[in-house]
Amino acid sequence: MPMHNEEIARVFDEMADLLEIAGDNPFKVRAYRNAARTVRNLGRELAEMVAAEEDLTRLPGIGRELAAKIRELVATGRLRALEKLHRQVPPTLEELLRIPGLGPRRVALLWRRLGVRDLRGLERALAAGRVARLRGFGPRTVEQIRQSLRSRTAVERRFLRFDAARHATALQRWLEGATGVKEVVVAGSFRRGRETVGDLDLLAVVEGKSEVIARFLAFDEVTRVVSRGITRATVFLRNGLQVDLRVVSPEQAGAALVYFTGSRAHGIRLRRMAQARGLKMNEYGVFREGVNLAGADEASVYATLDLPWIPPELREDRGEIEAARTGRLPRLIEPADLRGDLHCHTRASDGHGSLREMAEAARAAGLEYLAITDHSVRIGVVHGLDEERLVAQMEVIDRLNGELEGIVLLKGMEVEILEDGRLGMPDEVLERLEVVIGAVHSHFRLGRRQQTRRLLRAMENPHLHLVAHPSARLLESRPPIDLDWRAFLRAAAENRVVLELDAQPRRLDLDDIHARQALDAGVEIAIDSDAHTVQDFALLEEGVRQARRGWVEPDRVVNTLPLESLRRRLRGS
DNA sequence: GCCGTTTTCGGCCCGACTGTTTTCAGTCG
Repeated sequence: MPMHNEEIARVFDEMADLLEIAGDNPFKVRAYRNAARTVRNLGRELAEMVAAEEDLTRLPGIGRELAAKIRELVATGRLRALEKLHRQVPPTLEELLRIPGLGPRRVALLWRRLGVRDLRGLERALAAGRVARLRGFGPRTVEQIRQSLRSRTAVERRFLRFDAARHATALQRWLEGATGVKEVVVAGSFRRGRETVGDLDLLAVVEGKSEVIARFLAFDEVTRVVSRGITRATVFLRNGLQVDLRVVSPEQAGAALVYFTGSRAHGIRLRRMAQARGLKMNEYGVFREGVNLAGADEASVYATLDLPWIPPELREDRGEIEAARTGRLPRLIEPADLRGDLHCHTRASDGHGSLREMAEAARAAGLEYLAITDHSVRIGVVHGLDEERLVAQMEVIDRLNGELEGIVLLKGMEVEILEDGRLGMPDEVLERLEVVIGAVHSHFRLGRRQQTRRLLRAMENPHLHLVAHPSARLLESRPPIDLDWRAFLRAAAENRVVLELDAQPRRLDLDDIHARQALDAGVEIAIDSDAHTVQDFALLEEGVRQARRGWVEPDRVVNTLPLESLRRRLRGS
């Protein structure tokens, strides 16, 4: 069982946590965390790089020692240094760090002085009143720990960006009603367009005095105030979403926006660059010997480092700073670049609109063409179309195309990719369609070899144009299928199969990293709504955002093509 | 443990808020 990057990153994070509790050199701890981040963001599998005997020390934050540890992990699946650490520090202490208010110093104290090793031990120590007697544990801290244990806020929870957006908008509107507020911006991972967010970071740009913090605390969804200050406050909303508000003045707004948009790794890189130039960069501006050089807008902040403005979706320290420095930032795709949508459903299968309703909604959304791709009849999908119903639908589409203006419907189908890689519809039928999408809706848990073989075989079918939502994951509920992505992408490129980026908020599949890998492998992408209702075409924007995170440029997206070019492209494959 | 347009040694991003202190450590983002 080969070791994946995520597991290696987790090992490094665990090393960092335990070293920190053990009181080891804080910079060594940071080195492990940096390495974990590098590994997580890496576009390629370390196991493959090790197999190819590539020089791992060329990766940022990976030196001789950590390169050796990566090789050890890949080769043996174990890390002796971690096992040795486990003999000194109980590994279960890691779970205590997840509790808000407990950091490495306090966890170390609980462990060394009270023998607390895990959550249960902590509960017992609390009940016995032993925690309150420790130095540094006052009544407020003890109460906070008790509450965290009770409400299980210790468990990290992420929210779909799409769901958080509703709260973000409501809060923005509410805060903009406070005196002196010029603008309220949502920063953080939300602004970077991540598919899920852990919290919301709001930035209020305020002129003069303002009651914006008080108004924030009075928002009617607020159930708990964690902290409140002059420039900053943190609350929890009823649904468990944490929201941070920062108050900044207009001349600081750009610096604050850079700072609070992150990512952390991106910000650290910027501040290090600033430092190397004798500058100091923080959320208030960029300074040389106390003199403010920039800060009112983001572009001025980047300019002090001789960098162009970098789109938020790229700010993950995945090469965007190097690209900016050398003038190689991508021209990222925008919603207006999309001319059509190649994936939607009607009442004929599991959708909710008629053919005409879907067509008119797509036209209203600014699209020029729309492929109708109802499900084929097979396992797992309700109301799939059989051959007969499909042929009937094709006739209706022909007739509708004669009546509709400003939108063209394409005849298509979302066909099941069966367990063995065959498609769930005979070739004679598929060859009459303009858009054939293959999709996995069953047998999600096949082993990597079998799953990869299944998709490779499906892509060898000459009638297949696209593979829909390739990983088949559902965010926060179903893990991605186990796939050899390298082989999968190579086969997609060879067979000229387009990979879909499905814009449904729960899917967003391809994800950002795989979208970028697909481009690198020479594979084209389609950004589709997978609409099931007339409202769903608005979701294309979510798909575009994810594509931007994957560095996708419009000329690599087939549904930016004019209709006739698209038809030629699909016939040619 | 990493890293180097000044460095192979001596640095390592930066500030707010809280609680427990009596001048600041710990935590968080």
